[in-house]
Amino acid sequence: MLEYRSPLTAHLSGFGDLGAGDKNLIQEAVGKRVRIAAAHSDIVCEGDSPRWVKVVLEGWAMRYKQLPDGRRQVLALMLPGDICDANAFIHQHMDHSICALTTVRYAEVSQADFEALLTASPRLTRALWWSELVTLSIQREWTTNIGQRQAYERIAHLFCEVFARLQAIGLTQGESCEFPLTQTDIADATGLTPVHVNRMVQALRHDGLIELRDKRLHLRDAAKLRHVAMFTPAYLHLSRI
Amino acid sequence: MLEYRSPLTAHLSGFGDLGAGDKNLIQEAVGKRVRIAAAHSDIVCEGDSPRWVKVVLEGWAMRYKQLPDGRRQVLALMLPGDICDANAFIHQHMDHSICALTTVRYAEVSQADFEALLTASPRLTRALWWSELVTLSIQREWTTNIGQRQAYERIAHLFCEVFARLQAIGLTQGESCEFPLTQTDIADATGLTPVHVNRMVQALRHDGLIELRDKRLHLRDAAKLRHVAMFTPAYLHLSRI
DNA sequence: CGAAGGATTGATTAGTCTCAACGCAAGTGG
DNA sequence: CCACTTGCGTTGAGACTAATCAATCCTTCG
Repeated sequence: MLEYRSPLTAHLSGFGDLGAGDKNLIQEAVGKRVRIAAAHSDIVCEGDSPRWVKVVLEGWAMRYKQLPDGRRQVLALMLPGDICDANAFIHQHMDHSICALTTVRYAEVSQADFEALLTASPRLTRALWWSELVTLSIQREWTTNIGQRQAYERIAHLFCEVFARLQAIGLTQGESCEFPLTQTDIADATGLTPVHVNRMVQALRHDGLIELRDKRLHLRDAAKLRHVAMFTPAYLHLSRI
Repeated sequence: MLEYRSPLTAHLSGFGDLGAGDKNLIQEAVGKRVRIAAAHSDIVCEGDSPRWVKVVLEGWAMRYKQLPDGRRQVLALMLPGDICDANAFIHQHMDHSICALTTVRYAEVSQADFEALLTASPRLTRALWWSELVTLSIQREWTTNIGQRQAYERIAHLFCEVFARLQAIGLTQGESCEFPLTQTDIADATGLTPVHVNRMVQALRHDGLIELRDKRLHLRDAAKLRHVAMFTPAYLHLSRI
């Protein structure tokens, strides 16, 4: 019989194998306080002073930031296992918001429990640091994506990254995966307008690289897609040495 | 007589006051192994597996990433006190490079010494996490800057941020500060072309917002500059409780 | 049936890029 | 010491990417 792995365990195992004791600690910390957020509702708002570290257990969420004039930037996608600001309580106030894209089931971990995790074992400490550094590395790649790639490449890159991350936690089916973002969401994540995203997505479809409909993404030609996106997954640090 | 504060102490004090013991530990860790990098030389290269955590003591450096076709994105500026990947040794390989902008004096801290710092005192642990989270927060703001702001605003924002960060560590003189980036560097940091950066910098000058020459930046009208940049320094988390 | 959210299309404009050249200052070698 | 180079900033003209504005269509849902 297969052992149940919580999404957080699966996620942290990206760093390396954890001991049974560590896994139990994780299960426990993550099981105490579970909440549900409806799709399109904010989980954390800019200005909040969160007293809990949040861990996505199921569903998709996104970080976003808004400029005074209303422009919105989607900063990151949060998939099952992702930790929402390892140390939310170190910063007084959130400088951005987090919003559910689908119905999201997430755990709230108290400061005490989180610090217990942090110091439980050297292996777990490093796994949590690893997770934080991966978040940072992904953020750097997003900066590069928006700064350097053309619209067509940029959207292709987003698709490659999402697929790779979902694959790492076992949430892909063959060459396809869930993809709940609207074209407007993609636009805000890539720094483009919805209209232009629409045209580029159509181009990607027409070129036989992807299918995208009904919130589902198919990679029709993954190799070519990765090539046009100049996607090299090293920055996801998924290798488990 | 004034106590000497290393740039790292100054930086970490952004989180809150540290105890004398903590400060001594920092001084010691940072004093063991000091190196110099010439301007325009790489300090760490993509693909390296660094065995030391590096701390900038003096001078400016930048992180950058290159796409296969040669396009370059500057990801971050590193100023005195900045820690270069708190846990470089957790990731096997660097997915980007770090390059000196000016002559840089930096410390190399061994894994053992760094972990000793990390566990020395709760206050220091939190200060180092704080530093890492600030890095992440700045990276998010850069994503937003490139994704949402127009060229003119984007460059203005870069100027505001640099000035604010330098001010926090006492490296501004009145309304002016050092600014060793070339217009090409600014271009790679903002996702623009050097030619367009040139025109926008001229516009900023013409509008009486800044002066920029001989590697020196003057804010002529800081309030207006911050306004057009939509600069809100919250994301730098400089407030000391 | 009407309303609402999302995707799509077309026409036009604006912002930024590309290419190409030139100016200037500092550094270098004969 | 001068000719040459090199790096950086500046300027102009034209091309092109992506934004804007404005409809239309489709599906879902109350």
